[in-house]
Amino acid sequence: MLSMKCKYALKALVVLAAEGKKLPSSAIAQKARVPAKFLEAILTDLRKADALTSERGAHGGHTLKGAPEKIMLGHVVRAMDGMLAPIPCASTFYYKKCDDCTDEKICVIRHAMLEVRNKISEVLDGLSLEDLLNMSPKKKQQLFW
Amino acid sequence: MLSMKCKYALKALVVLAAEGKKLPSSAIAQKARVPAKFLEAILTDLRKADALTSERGAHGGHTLKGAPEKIMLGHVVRAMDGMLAPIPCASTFYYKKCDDCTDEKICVIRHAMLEVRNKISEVLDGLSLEDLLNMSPKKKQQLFW
DNA sequence: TTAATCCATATAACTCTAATAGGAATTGAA
DNA sequence: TTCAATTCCTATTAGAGTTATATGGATTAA
Ligand code: FES
Ligand code: FES
Repeated sequence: MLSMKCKYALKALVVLAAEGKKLPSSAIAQKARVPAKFLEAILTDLRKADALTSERGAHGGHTLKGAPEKIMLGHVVRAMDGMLAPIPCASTFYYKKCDDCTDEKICVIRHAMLEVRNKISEVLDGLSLEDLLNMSPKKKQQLFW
Repeated sequence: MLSMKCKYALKALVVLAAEGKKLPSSAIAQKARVPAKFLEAILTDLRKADALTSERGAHGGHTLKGAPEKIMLGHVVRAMDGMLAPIPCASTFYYKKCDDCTDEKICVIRHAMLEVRNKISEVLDGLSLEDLLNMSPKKKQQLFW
């Protein structure tokens, strides 16, 4: 399950990608329709995840770090929610052993969930912010949701 | 994320499929390495999900309902954890509208997550308990994990 | 100096998870 | 009839995670 935090993060990044310029968090919150104070915390996490840069003070704001086609959904989702895999033993970035399984190599549950995690990764690590923008049929009006 | 409950449910069903006969919950708990009392509740849910039948009293127990190749992982996961989709608006069985989106049809987040949900469904609705059994290289010894 | 803005910390309400506990009801067999 | 095995039902619990809100400090440009 994608958390609201992660969904808001994606929306914030799409707004930044669409505008292509520095925006204060209040403007992002308004355009993305996200609770303003919650968004502040999210933007901090996105900065730590290297997805954007922030400038403080008057006329400060947040700018996308790098081109929209370089920022992948998988990276954002991992930074917000952790692993893509349905189960820790099937995760590559957040691997953790299963206490209730004795032999990981033969575990049929793990094998099945590895297939799932690979499919999820194929989609999310293959989609960039630019791809998201191009999904919108109403690009000009900036109505993305 | 797959809950422990769901993982235990899958393990219980794999045990039942492998043994191919009626088993009391205590025996399932032992073979599946699952907390016995927790398993009781899980078995009740699996019965409600039509995955097995239960007989009470002495010599009672639980029996797989239907052939192992007919019971799909997707069905089990949905019964235990709910939707497969990462987000409610992208779910077919557990659909729910997004409060923070005005137009679902153009929502780029939803479009991306629909792709994810379809891939997950392809895997989990395409794998049966029988398939899980066949994934094990040590079929004879019944070591599945 | 002021206003805008990011940043850090604390907190709160709520829900979900992963169980455990105790006992009632059912059944087959001695 | 009694016993033991077993499912079934209800309640409880401790801890974690989610989704925020509140307050105020630090930084910056005009
Ligand atoms: S090793 Fe993770 S489910 Fe078996
Ligand atoms: S409609 Fe669900 S994320 Fe936009």
